[in-house]
Amino acid sequence: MSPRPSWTDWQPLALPEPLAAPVLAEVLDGGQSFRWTLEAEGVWQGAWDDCVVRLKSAGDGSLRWAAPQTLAATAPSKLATYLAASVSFSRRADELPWRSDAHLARCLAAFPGLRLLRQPLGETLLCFLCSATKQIVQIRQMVGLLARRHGRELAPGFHRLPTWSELAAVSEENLRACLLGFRARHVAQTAGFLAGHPGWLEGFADLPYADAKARLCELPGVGEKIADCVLLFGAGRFEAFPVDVWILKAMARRYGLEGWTPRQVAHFGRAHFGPAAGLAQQYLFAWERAHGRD
DNA sequence: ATCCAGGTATGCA
DNA sequence: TGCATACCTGGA
Repeated sequence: MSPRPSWTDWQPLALPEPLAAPVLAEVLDGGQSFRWTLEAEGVWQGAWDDCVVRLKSAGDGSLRWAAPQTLAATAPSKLATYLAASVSFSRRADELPWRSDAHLARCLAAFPGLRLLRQPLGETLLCFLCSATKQIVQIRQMVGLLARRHGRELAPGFHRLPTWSELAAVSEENLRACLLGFRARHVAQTAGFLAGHPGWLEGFADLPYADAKARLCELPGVGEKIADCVLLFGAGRFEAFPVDVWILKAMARRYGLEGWTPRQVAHFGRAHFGPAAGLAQQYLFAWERAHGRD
């Protein structure tokens, strides 16, 4: 098969709080990203931006990373950004209303140190455009094909996701060949729009949440849920509260919101959980993934 | 075989 | 504003 890169030794990675192996798994493979695979027991391998790394949690909750030798130089700073290493998520979690919300309290206790990733905005947009009415396994397959067929090779056998300017050069037919189905049209149209509006994706930093979200919703195939995912996982906007069918069911069940629309639930979530509502959403999601049938 | 999947856009009351 | 329906397609 493809030649294997030569990997660095394991290096320490500093985070503000420990991250035990099961919680690391939830962070990397719990629906925020679709680009991580379990390489060996407790060893995750993933790619984003121009990075390829392996990650594992040591017994004490400290993290170790390794990278292909050729990519090792930039890995520490890229990892720090990706894992939002400057953010203390335990502190943000403590700001949530767990003292008066028993369900939230048990979610926090079940996944100590749960983090929100800070992924590249463009990649996040692409991945969540592919996510509409698909299961995680299938989304991983789609973006894996997009990377392999249309993304630059970073190291032997490892490809990055195509940039939007690269995607603009890919036909809708070839996107469909990556199993995107009707999402191929959304990706093609968004690529065309972005090609005609240079810098459009970079103009979000200073916009208020509602404006940034409205702006994202101008893109073909982007509605409220996808916009919230892009803002939360790709822009560090923790007030975003994505409501998918699972969160809709979870909120109905745990908070008595039967019959509420996604938009109503999103509004409730932002009001009830506050400025870190998106972190609460991730905890609720993790809980349902683990205890959904209870 | 038939139905559904981590949504969105569109067309009608 | 609110609700139903189409949109692709692999897998249960």
